[in-house]
Amino acid sequence: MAVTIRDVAREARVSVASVSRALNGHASVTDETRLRITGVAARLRYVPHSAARSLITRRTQTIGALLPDLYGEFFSELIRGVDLAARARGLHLLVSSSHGNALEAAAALRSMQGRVDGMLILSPHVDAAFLRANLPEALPAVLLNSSLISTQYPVLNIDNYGGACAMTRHLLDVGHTNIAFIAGPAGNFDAQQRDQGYRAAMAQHAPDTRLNIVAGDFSEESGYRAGCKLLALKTHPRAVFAANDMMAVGCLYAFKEAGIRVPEDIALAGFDDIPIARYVAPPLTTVRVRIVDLGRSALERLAAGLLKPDQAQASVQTLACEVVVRSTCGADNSLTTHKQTVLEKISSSTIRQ
Amino acid sequence: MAVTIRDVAREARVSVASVSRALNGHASVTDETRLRITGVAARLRYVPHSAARSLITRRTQTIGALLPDLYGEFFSELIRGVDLAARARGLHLLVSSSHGNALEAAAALRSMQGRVDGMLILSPHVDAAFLRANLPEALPAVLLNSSLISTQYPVLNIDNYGGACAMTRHLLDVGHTNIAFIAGPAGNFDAQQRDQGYRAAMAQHAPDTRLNIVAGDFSEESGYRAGCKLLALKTHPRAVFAANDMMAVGCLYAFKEAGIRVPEDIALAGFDDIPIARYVAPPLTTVRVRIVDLGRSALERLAAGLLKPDQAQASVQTLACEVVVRSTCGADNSLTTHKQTVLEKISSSTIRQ
DNA sequence: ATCGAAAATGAAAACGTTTACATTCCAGCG
DNA sequence: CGCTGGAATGTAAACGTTTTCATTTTCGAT
Repeated sequence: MAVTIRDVAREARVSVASVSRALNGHASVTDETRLRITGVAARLRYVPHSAARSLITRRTQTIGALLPDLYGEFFSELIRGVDLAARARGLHLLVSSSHGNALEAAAALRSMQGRVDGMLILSPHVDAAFLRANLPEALPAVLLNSSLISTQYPVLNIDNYGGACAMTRHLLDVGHTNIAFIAGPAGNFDAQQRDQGYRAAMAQHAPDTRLNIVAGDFSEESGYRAGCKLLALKTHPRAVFAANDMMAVGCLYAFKEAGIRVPEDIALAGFDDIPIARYVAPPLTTVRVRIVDLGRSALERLAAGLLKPDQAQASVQTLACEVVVRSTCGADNSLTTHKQTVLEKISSSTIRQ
Repeated sequence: MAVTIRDVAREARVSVASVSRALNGHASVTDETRLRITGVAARLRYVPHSAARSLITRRTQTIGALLPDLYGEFFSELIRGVDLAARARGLHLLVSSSHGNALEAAAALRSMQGRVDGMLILSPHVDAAFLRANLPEALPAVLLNSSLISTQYPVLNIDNYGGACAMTRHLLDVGHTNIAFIAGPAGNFDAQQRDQGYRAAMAQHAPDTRLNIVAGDFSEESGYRAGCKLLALKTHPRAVFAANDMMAVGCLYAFKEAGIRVPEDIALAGFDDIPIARYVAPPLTTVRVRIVDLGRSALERLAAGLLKPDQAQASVQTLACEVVVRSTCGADNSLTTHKQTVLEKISSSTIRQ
């Protein structure tokens, strides 16, 4: 039914080999025959059968993305960055998400085997053993936001530590010393690094202040509870730094409900710069993560490894963040809601092993 | 290098045919040999080469999604719904987005040919001629949010008309008669339907009121401008219904800037129920669209067509919306920010040709 | 004209499956 | 004991490419 390379060859009165060569831009095909062949191919609407091609070339021109979920702005932006870069390179993108547990993730990873030339992996279930068990030795992969220091795979992380440091320092600079921190989920790598950034900045710039850390799990609900808890203390902190924006938002609502003014009574800051951060009232000061760039870089990295599999270096690369000052931190007192200033920009710090 | 079916066959001392049969669960394989084969396959970590399989079965177990973009909550939720349903059916998902123009969309569509068993298409560039030119006759496809009444492809739409009717009526019910409408981009199908819904509801329930429609393009910026324009009139409307949430948000900021209180001075409503709608102050009354369900349904529909290509009926199906009453419409005067009531629920209206 | 090298083209193998068809095996029956 | 028929298994073709190697053609130099 479908038109194959033989049909084109017959119609153009050449062999299939010539058709293949002409269409793949190989040398040593006369301009005349090449033109004749491309003409026939176009007329017949010939499209090479990708499975047949993959079978022999061992290439699929497809990369797979393994994500824990697609929910929320973070993943959608990430995929968008990956898609952008993939399109630019003529690569297809096979996505697989929604893995509640390690078993599902493993199954997803295995089912992609043979369908992709490389993998982009962002999953809390991934560790060295997991990869050994489920990822074929030869399949190139790039790990995102992973605590894994792999000797085999490149790792791309967000500079959570630097961002948290910078934000903490910013809050200190504005004049708040008593800064509380709402932590993220215990096992989460990003959360841990942000926590450490906060501690480090405090230790360095306000060594005498007692740390004030309350638990959270990145959800708005947990931020709300943390806010209530902080208000119940005999003396409120002067500022609150939440490990992500959703918790900051929850916290903001807790303060609003209690009649506490932000930033006059308590300053507030988040992390991520999700779109919502701009729209809450007052607009939220936060740390911006260039998620699209993260996705794009990850794909570029993977594509580079695809071309030269031998010299794929297993380095850890960290993407810079920047502090975005809006209203909730008390640094910008004009409450013109739409204004937004990028105050500090941490230069890209790249760590190589 | 990689382990093939021959390796398994040799190791299990059977023919490749038996291995194929055993692994694909065909009948007429002794339990004994089957066990031996699966054992060897597991031990050797045999994974069938999908390209080779696709070559002969003419199936890829993959469906393609063609989207204009991945930006914003709408597409991420849509993909999420599609991914969920695809996973449940053991199908892979190949995404392609970011097509600025019809040419790019066409190229993307063609490049997916042979890689997918079916297509999910949501694109402003798609019309009957486009599909004829770029989609192989035999490839099943489902169209989303399309004005196209196709005799060949199923179409899945959001009930924009019904949702806009319901919201307009709700605003009238609350007591506002002078309702302005901020329209979406001229060529946009969704925007047109919402416009028509507004007009129809006004014509039916407030026939004497003069319509007040200002232009917009779905962007926040255009909503802001529209808000300013409405305030410049000698008499403000009593309520404003924006064709999407982002414009409603822009409008809200215009009102805030002018010192106009919402909902006391002017009521406001949007369409889509994007997450931001809950977080602006005051929280935005809007029309909720179950985007995940849209994605899921589209995939289910496509999968059904895949199984029985003969009886794939080309019907137009419409997904229900619901009015979500928050604070900006003046119906719920308690400004407890987190409360949210689903007031009206339009029953699912399914139109079949 | 003839030769030789280089360029263009063709023939056929190979990729790893599935499956139609052929073969073998074995139980049950006359 | 020989036959029959169904179940189990094997053989080999087919899927549509790319690519190696062989063959033909071209064309300049002798």
